[in-house]
Amino acid sequence: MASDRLVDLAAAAHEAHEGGSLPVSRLPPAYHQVAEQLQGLIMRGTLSVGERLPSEGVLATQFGVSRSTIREALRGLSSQRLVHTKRGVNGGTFVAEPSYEHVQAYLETSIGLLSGADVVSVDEILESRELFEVPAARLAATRRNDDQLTELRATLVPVGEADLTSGFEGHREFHYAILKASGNRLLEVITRPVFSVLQTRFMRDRASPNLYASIVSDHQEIYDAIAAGDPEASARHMYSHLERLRSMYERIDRAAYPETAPESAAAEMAEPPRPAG
Amino acid sequence: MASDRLVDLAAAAHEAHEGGSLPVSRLPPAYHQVAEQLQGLIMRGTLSVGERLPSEGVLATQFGVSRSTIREALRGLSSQRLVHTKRGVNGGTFVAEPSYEHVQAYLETSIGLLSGADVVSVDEILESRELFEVPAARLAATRRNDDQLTELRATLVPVGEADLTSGFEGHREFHYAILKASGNRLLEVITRPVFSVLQTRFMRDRASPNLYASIVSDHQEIYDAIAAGDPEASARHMYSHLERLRSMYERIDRAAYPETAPESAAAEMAEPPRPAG
DNA sequence: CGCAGAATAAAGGTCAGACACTTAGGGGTC
DNA sequence: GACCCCTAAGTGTCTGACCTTTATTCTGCG
Repeated sequence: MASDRLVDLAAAAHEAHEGGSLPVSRLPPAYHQVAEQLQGLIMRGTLSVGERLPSEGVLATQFGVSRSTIREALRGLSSQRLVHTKRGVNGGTFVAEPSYEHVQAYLETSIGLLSGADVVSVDEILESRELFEVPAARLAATRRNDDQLTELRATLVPVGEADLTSGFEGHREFHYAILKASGNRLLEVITRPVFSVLQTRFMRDRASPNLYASIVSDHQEIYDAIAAGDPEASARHMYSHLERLRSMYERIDRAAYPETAPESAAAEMAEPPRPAG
Repeated sequence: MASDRLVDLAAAAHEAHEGGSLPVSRLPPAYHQVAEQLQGLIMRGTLSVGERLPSEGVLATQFGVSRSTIREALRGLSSQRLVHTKRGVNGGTFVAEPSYEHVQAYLETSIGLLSGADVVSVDEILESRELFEVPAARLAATRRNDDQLTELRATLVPVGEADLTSGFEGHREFHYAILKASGNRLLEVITRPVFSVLQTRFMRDRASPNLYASIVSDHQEIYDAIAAGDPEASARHMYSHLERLRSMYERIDRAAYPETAPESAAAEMAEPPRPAG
């Protein structure tokens, strides 16, 4: 079958790698080497999406290591979502198809950690969010189709009904719907985690119901502009919405971490949408 | 010492998790459960950066599983860069400090895979790049310090000296330097992989030397605007530079994959920098 | 003849125990 | 005091066994 061409993955990974066999010492662990070689085969397309790798036992003999070593390598790859495994007959390890949710999930934890360790500041995250979401709104105004518009409308919580839960979720779904309607999946996949990190850092539990009332009316304005197909109005309203949120986040942040002086020259530079006309 | 508070990580991970012990079946593998629990402890900050986890043997008894299972869990965490491992006396597994390069590397491989599998289109990547780099240039114009300006100038390859190698590297370093000068590390960490994916997909080997000549003169214009501290001119020149590159990428792409009809309405919608004034 | 249920087997999941390798630090020799 | 060896803690690797899961195959009954 198709997999005959690859009876020996270890051999396939080794092409053009000869040379004196003096082991220079300080080699990385075997599981790491195996993982790297397999990752190379996947990235180079030698192993294609959905293809099944040889069983662990076979890989072990091919690479000349024990099955435990192979398994450790495979665990690494599978937690990077490069492969996934199935048990039972016809089970095995398969090259995973790259999916988008995975990237999002990883980005969310990473940005969360970077922010938690103050490798990136809240100012930078807030600024990035504006950088991403304002253009997204502009794109959505001209690209959204009717379904997306309906979806967007569905996230608008009627003023007065906005309690903490529905406000929180509505806010999230509204922004996600705009990203989706922007028609750029890469922008979407990158921006969602940025939004999400801010939400979990600030909103859940710390927001007040009347805050959501003001958010809801902002959303309504943005929605109207997108429904009207007016890119500049959409961008402008999204911009002021985000600016309002930004100052609110900063207030919350100062209250929670009063010691760290925010170097907030950042606020000035965000892209104000160019005047329509 | 400080780690006495956490003699038993398994216990720490289990708080508020009681209930009838009827095993409802279909549990995920043990290594996965262990990995999730440890990841939770790290994300929640119960285990702080740099802290050392108990040795594999101790973890095994704490979680009530074998050492191999613990090791497989740890391999997963370490390939997500949540922990890293040191051999020898005083070795062990430590909570890794979130680093930036890791996120970049992961994003680069992920976006590369997503693009290779056509989950995101080249159009979307090109558009995202403009969405990110045009604001970056605008920010750089007002935020760059003198060192960054010097660094930026160093990447300008004199016209005439631009061969394939120096052109390729100069191009990359120029754009990276602008991202750095933008002063937003999150924007930088996200945009670098986007740039990098495009570079490896199109440039290396496929570009011509006289292409780099035109790139170099674009760079010069952008540099001058940033040196002059003019944000709108910087954005405008970056925009036209990227537009030029975009049409070139699209030409290469059509030549390489003539079958796939590019739905290139995308080009219209990218943010043209607002007119200065 | 057909379908339900049992047996099969291939593959991953887990375990126990052993030994090798790495490396910081202690201790001994000159 | 400088150098080297030794020690010990911990990770890295191996072996080989057994368990669990699950698609398929076989069996037997209606």
